[in-house]
Amino acid sequence: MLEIQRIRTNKDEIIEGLQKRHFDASPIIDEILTLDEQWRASKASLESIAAEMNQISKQIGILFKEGKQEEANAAKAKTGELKSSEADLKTKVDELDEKITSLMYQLPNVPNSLVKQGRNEEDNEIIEEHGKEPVYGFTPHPHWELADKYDLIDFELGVKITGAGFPVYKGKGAKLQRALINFFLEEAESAGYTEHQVPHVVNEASGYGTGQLPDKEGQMYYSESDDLYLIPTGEVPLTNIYRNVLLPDENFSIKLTGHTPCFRREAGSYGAHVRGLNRLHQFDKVEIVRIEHPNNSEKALTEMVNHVKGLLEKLGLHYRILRLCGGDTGFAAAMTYDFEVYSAAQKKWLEVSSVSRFDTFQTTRLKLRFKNANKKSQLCHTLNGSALALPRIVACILENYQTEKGIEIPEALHKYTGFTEI
RNA sequence: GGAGAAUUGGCAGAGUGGUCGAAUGUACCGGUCUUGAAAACCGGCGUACCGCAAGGUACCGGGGGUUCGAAUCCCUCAUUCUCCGCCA
Repeated sequence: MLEIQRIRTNKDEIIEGLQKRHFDASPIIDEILTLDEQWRASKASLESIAAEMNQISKQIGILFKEGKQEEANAAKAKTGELKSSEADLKTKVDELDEKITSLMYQLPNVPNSLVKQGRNEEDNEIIEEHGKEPVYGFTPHPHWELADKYDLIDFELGVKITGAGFPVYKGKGAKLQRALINFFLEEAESAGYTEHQVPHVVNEASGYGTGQLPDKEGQMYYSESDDLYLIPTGEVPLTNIYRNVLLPDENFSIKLTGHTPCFRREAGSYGAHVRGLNRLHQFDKVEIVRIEHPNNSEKALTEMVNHVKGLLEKLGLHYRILRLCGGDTGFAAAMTYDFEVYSAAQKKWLEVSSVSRFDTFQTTRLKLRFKNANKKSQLCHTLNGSALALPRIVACILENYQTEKGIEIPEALHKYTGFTEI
């Protein structure tokens, strides 16, 4: 959520920034400002009436204490009118509040100055490309064929137990995945991130805190009888650890990591592009999250990008980095770098990580602040990224490391898998 | 799941209808004293919103209600503790 203060003072900058998303903010912002003005006026009168009521009540108290019953009762009689206009104003203020908030929820984050204007993924900028496309002396198989051939993943079983999009990993397939999780967690740990094991189900307040609600309500699995949501990413519980927190000073740099399953309804996406591991309802991910001083978030983003690069290099995968254009950048993010790995077998790029800075967009909702040098509360910045999402990495390893006889395991994983080939 | 008790400022803890944003202790910050420290003493010490300011308003687990007036009474939800039940 943007800060109302910022909307009041930097309206034009926000409208201009949001044009990079092809989002026309001016009608919403104008409405917010009109309502905000009414809100302030109503609030001022409400408070002056409240002040008057408080005065009278205090007087009545004194009169009763002095035994002046009649005067007290007379004073009581006077309050009726004040009370009803207080109630009316209160209703009005609450209504305005609600309207303003719901409009504020509709405004996405303002893109960073580096972000280019654009509508969709076609306008994303390719920033870097590393590694080489693997060369095969044969026609490479897509991972779902390999998974079947070597008995690594059973999609049918998942359908039987749950439904489409919930695969069962078996034998070396399961072990490969577990090895990757350990590899990612240990890499994160050596980069200074503290490992956390967090709930996989969150309450409504947490969903609002990181911005999944109300924007992506339909994307999350929801248990109505408990009013709880299955997490769509570890970002939600990890970041919400710091909801309603006031850090005591400005010397902080909080780095969290955790492995969680992620649950996504992915309503409406079917067909060939969701084949195999490409898009699932449940998948595992190691997430990295940072809470930073605003002056440090640019540096933090670079560090996170370098961390993810390091992982992909160690796995020896051919990858590229995109800076998303305005239209493709997520609702809450100010800037996002996507990492894609090339699948030669499928002849397409698969997104395996997304690293974003949110500036104060999440922390306004989270109420996550620190005391700055002037002893004033100031909003922190948050960032997060996948490091890494498992299934597509598994898919790419299977595809890119396939030989005619089997699948080689990247060397970095040997100590975690306990085997060197499948 | 059932019964009971509780939830107050960083922590501890008083307050059961009126001048309570809240005693007191402790922690913390500043000062006096001291060669330095401790002790003692003095002062300060929550958050948010509106306002140029003076100031005002709100907040005693969350939400709602009663009342001229609520930390205090009522309803409801959450959490914690104790006992019972169930259980990996």
